[in-house]
Amino acid sequence: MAKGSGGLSIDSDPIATGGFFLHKPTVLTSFPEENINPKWKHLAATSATQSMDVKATRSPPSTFQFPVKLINTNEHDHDHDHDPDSSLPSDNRRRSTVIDEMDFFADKKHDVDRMTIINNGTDDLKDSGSPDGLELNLNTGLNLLTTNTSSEQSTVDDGVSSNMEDKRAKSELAVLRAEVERMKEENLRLKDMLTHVTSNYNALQMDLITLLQGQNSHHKDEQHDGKNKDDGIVPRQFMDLGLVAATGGGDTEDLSLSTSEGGRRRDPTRSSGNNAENNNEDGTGEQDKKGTDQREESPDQGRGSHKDARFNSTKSVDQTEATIRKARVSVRARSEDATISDGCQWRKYGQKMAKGNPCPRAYYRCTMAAGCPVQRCAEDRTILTTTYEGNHSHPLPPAATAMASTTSSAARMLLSGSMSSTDGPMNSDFLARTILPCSSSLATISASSPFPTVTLDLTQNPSPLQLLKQPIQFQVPFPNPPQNLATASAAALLPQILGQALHNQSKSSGLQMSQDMQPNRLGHQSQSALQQGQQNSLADSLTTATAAIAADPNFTAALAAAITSIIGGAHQNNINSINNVQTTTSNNNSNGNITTGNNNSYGHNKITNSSFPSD
DNA sequence: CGTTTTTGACCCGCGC
DNA sequence: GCGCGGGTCAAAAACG
Repeated sequence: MAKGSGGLSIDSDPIATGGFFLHKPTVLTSFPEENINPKWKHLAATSATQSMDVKATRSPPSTFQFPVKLINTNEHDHDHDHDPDSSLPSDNRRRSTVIDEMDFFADKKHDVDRMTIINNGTDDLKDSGSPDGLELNLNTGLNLLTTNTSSEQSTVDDGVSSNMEDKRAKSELAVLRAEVERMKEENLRLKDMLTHVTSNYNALQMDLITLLQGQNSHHKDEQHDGKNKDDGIVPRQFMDLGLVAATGGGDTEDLSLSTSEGGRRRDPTRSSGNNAENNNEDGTGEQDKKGTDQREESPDQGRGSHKDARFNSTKSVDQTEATIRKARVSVRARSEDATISDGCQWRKYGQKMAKGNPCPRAYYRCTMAAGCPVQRCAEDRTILTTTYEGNHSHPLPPAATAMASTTSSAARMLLSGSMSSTDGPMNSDFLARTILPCSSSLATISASSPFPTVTLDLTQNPSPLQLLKQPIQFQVPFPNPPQNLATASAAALLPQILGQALHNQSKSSGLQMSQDMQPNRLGHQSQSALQQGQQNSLADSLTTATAAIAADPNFTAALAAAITSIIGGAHQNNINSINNVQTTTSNNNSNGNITTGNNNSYGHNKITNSSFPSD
């Protein structure tokens, strides 16, 4: 009888809270904004120093550092210039000003001046600048200098200064130009170097992936055997989020719709019975199952069947759609509450005893919007497993944004991985290890299950060593000391990181979601789909994702928000491997706090996903 | 009084 | 074809 309110409220666990509270304020406040602004904008907005740091972090290892250095040099020069002559100063100031604009990050600003400069100057460079953000940055900076220089010259000429000054200025300009040219050339070289490094990096990653796959195949075995039909380069496909999105639907709406469909009702897939309202007509053979109700408003009956969607379809699109419908994101966290406080309003519409599990499974539906397809089923008392399906079809409150973002991102990740590669397992591990190398155990992807599912296990604590392995990624973003991230919090963060990374990736790809928390945060997917389709190289994706994780301030905020919401009721506890879920549960049973309060008696260990041995 | 939760029944798909 | 299990509906009850 305790109403669902419990889910909404954030309960702080004494233990967990300790660390998180510090973050809370910041997180909650900042997160929304963060989301709103595109990643690039952030960079631009941030001070030069920050941006530099960020950038350095973002980019792959050695490559990115170059640009930064260049900038620094320039800045120093400027400072010096100021001191000197009175006459020069004005010019210099201009230069310095200009130079400041040169800041690589500036290009993200959409600065009008820059735009103008760019147009004048070096279309070539710009054009040459591949989609790759880094390259663009580099080029831009150079361009600005060049352009500015010329502009300054004209300005000087116009000026009333004496001949001496004029000459001096000209000579200086000439010097500067020469320097600019030199830098330009250097920039090009660096660019080439970057390209090489990137290519090498990608190649290595491919190799790594291949190796991982081999390992994975051994471990997880071949749950997925059947799926491998399409083969292609797994890694590559995997990375291609765009592909997934693209397939999902060209339009934003479409994506959301399709997604929702999938998620929609119970299982997206099922549908058979229902209306065929939408009819997917078409196409894709499997669609039938999917019930595409694009509007998911009616809860209807779709009941479901899972299996249909087998990924064999030859068409990538088909696969994608099918997968999308089925995709699920499970979040496991220790919580005394019956539900996780993720900022959304959930209404319980059903409960059922799961086979083999002593505890009932509860079904919730998002009540924030009539048609919201997102649903979750909570299980377990101590370990609360929340499975999200579909995307919200309405604006989300800030508090809910983090989780939604995470889940949607994770879902996309999953989809992109399972779909493209066709080989679920590989991707799963790949993601877990590549994206979350430090916590492979924290993120589990189950392609074998009827529904591809990404399980984010917040109940686990990554080993310190693991965390240390990627200090950059985690530490950099956080304003607060990494210490806070330790243990439980770290565990909580990982999932978010995973999701956010993907999320950012999509952004970087060019899309920017409605950051405003707009109605469909998720809706952005569709947009991203469109644009993403254009981009995407494995390398880019990986690099971007990795960099984004570390660099994007928003990410930090998002993590904090997510943690706050997630951990509100979470308990810290022992390290449990996913496999141990049941064991953990049993232990937890003693707690039983939740049970008493709620008739729901949620509880139990069983996880819907195949990954977890149910019983 | 309105909203939410509870709970039994029903629907549907899948496996045998 | 039957049984099982997952998922949902909807009336009744409980809660604020």
